[in-house]
Amino acid sequence: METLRERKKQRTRDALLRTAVEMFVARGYDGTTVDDIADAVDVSARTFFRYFAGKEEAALALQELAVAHYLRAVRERPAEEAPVVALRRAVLESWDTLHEVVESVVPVEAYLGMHRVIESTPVLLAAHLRRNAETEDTIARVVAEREGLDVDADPRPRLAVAVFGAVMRVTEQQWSACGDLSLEGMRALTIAYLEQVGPALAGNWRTD
Amino acid sequence: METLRERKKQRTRDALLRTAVEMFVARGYDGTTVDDIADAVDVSARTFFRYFAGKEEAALALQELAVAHYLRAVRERPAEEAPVVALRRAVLESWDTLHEVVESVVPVEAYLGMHRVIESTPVLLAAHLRRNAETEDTIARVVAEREGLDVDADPRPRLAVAVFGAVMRVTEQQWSACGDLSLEGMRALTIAYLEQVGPALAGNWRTD
DNA sequence: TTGTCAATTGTCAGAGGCTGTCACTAGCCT
DNA sequence: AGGCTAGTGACAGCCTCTGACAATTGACAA
Repeated sequence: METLRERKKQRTRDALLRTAVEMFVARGYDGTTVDDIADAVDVSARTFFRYFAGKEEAALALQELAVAHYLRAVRERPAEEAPVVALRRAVLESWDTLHEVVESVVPVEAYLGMHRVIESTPVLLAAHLRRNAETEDTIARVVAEREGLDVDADPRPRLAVAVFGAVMRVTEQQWSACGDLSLEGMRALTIAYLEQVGPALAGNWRTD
Repeated sequence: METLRERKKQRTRDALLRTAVEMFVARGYDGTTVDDIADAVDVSARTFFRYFAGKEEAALALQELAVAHYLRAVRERPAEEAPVVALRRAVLESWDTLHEVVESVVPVEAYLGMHRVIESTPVLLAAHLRRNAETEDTIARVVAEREGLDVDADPRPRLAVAVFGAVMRVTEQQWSACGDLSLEGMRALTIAYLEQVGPALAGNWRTD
């Protein structure tokens, strides 16, 4: 971010994203048009599409940040940990430090607000689930490498990651449904739900 | 399907669906416009939207049939069976009899072809995953009732169904990726993958 | 059979998401 | 200073989808 040009671009993108999130939370996803967002930031609608592939991408940009953050946490887990343990710790850790990543763009409230918008907007929920599936594929590869397995030959990495992801999705959903919109509530739910299923999957794969 | 009117409507819908699926498989989802489909059936594009909520719904209509078929199989499972066992048997059973439901509209090849189209078209895959999530919610309620539990109080029905669904998704994905596009291959994969995870979840919930 | 009612359809207009093009401006670099 | 290039605005246009209105066609009773 050296030149004036780059700084200007960054500012435009941030303004676009911040405004988009604010409007989505306030008036809903469908109730907000790209023109609305562009007008509020005082750029042409065409410019919006130069920064985001579509309205959808702007709506999921914050989630993307969080996912990248989580993925980083997963990769940094020591290889000695069993896969499910590593995933569990990475989740909890990444939530504890989420604000560091998100607050540079929007307040944390906006992140939580967008979460509800996503969960309650069919087309956004769909896109979100698809991205989750992609993320799971990535994580399965990471896990396979940790364990010295071949993702395409051995189904266990994909299965374990998919099962873990399923538990996380139920957790998210219940968290959204219950009024408790705090990161602490999320922590508690995560731990409780994982303990329900986790032990069943904690076998040691390496003694095959 | 008594009156002439109803028969005509049914024929229009079938023609629309059949044509849409053919074109999607042949030219891809994005490469086919609603106008193309309507023109081929010789109705106005407006009429298409009177039969399907959107292009997407036409693309997922066959999946919808299959899901309804599976759901029926689940509900008909005897209550004595443990949840995971019931789900497993319902899946295998509904695949063995899938042709009975699908072939009244399109040949089975078309169904398998659409499956690949869905898996390889981002927006369709997203919609498909969202519908899966909805289906899982329904099944969780069915399971909870079988076991005499409250879906909202006890997380176990949702968790078990979500985990089961996750395994099925991995199965589907691997089945699509491997060249073996037969229902027999699917059966084998399903059994193999479920045996990898199933035992861990087969606990008896009623002795709580 | 015929006239009336209701259901189905086509046409038209238009919003909204998204893309290609082209000229213009503003920052950058020598 | 002047050329170069990235970023932008202003169209024009395609596609999905919706509302409104009129025309057509089947249903049904007199």
